[in-house]
Amino acid sequence: MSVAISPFVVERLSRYYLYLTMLGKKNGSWISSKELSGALGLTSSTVRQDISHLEEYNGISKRGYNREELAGNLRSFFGTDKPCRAVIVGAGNFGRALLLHREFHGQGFEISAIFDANPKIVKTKIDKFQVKDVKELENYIAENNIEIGIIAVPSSEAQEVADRLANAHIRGILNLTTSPLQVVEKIALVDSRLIIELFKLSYQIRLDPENSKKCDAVVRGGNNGS
Amino acid sequence: MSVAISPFVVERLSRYYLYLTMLGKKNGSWISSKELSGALGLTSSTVRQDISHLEEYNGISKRGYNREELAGNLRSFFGTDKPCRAVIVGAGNFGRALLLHREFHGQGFEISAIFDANPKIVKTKIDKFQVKDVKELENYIAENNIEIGIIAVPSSEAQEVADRLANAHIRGILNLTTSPLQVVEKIALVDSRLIIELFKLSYQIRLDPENSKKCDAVVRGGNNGS
DNA sequence: TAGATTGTTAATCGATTAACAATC
DNA sequence: TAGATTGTTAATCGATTAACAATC
Repeated sequence: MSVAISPFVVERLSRYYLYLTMLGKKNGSWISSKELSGALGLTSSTVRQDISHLEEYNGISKRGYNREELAGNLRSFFGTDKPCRAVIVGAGNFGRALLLHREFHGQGFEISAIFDANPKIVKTKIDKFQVKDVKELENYIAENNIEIGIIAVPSSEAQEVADRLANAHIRGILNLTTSPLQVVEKIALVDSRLIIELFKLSYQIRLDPENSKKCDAVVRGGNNGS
Repeated sequence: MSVAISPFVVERLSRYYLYLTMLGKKNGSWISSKELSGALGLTSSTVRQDISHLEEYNGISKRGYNREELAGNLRSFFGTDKPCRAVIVGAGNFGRALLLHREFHGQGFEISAIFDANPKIVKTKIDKFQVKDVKELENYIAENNIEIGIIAVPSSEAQEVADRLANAHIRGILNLTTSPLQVVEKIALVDSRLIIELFKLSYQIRLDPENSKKCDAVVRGGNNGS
């Protein structure tokens, strides 16, 4: 336990988990490191070594890993076997979209409230949620045992919201704005960076002349587009 | 030109660019590698080496980099000095949110249409856009010189949409679904992975006991939460 | 001028991969 | 049994950092 695992490994473990989720119950109940690596564009060696970072793992020669068991071990690893409560700050387009997105809930993330600063938006309803005033943020977090704050306000207000979340002793922040945030070390922080993915795409597209020479019909696993 | 640059470097270069954008015209017109690295939680060495990958760069001893010039060089590097046309497939919550999000447009990405398969949604209006039938996708891409396709449909339909985009010779795909995609090598692919960021957060939060021992008030730059 | 900061080379660090004994 | 696949060690590869001469 707790020799910090590299973020690269954590990211790939998430992908394995999502892939297993997607497979559902189709096509048998076992999966080998070779199948997983093939589907995700990795080497089987990487897959086996990543999985060996889990506290429990239990591959079987000639069969591979039991899919349900592996999925369960991954859930414990991420802590998503127990529900994790989150709030969204910012009821603009992104905030609303996240709130209405059912998939997060299915993966153990409970969005329990949405906040906004705009008096015209506060108290309006989105689905079954009533938008709360951001003034209530600190109290709400303390009283409802909220672990994660999702920042979906305009970039210019992101740091201020981060500071408020920090004061309220939030444990983790998901930053959806393009603004880089400063937070105390003990708060976990990840950035979502849609615009960064677009920059990467734009760069890769311009590189293409090289690539298209190489090959036309080779299929690549759905990874982060290396 | 075109010794492929590592995705790590490309990602950091995006961050530099966004940071410069955020600074705007405040606080002088020069920035040193030390300032940039401090703001983003990196070493100045990394910053200088990353910048040296640009075709043009022009740091000056004792002053650093001219902010406007550096931003311009980064734009040429990413190709976002010329507008890049994109379409969104899927007019659900995420698709709509992206369409309405002004920031992408400001960065050179023109969303020129949104598509959906649901006859109840097709032809409805979102802002000034009329949702188009996904049947028109291939024609539209060919006729309007679309370079990027953004997939915002339910995960189960993601691969099918990717295949159609590929047939229409799209150059790049941004995948917003949790489904890993298979595409021919010459199409650039990046995944957005909001749910993966949530898994990372959840993992980090559970690690916290260790971290909180270490330090309480150390401020960290807003990077990807290593 | 003296000192700060670049650009770049070489060293270090860590992530990925190869290899293989164990085992089902 | 023979062959496939794991778990793990050691080798390789590549990303990051340190160091420093050049220079403004």
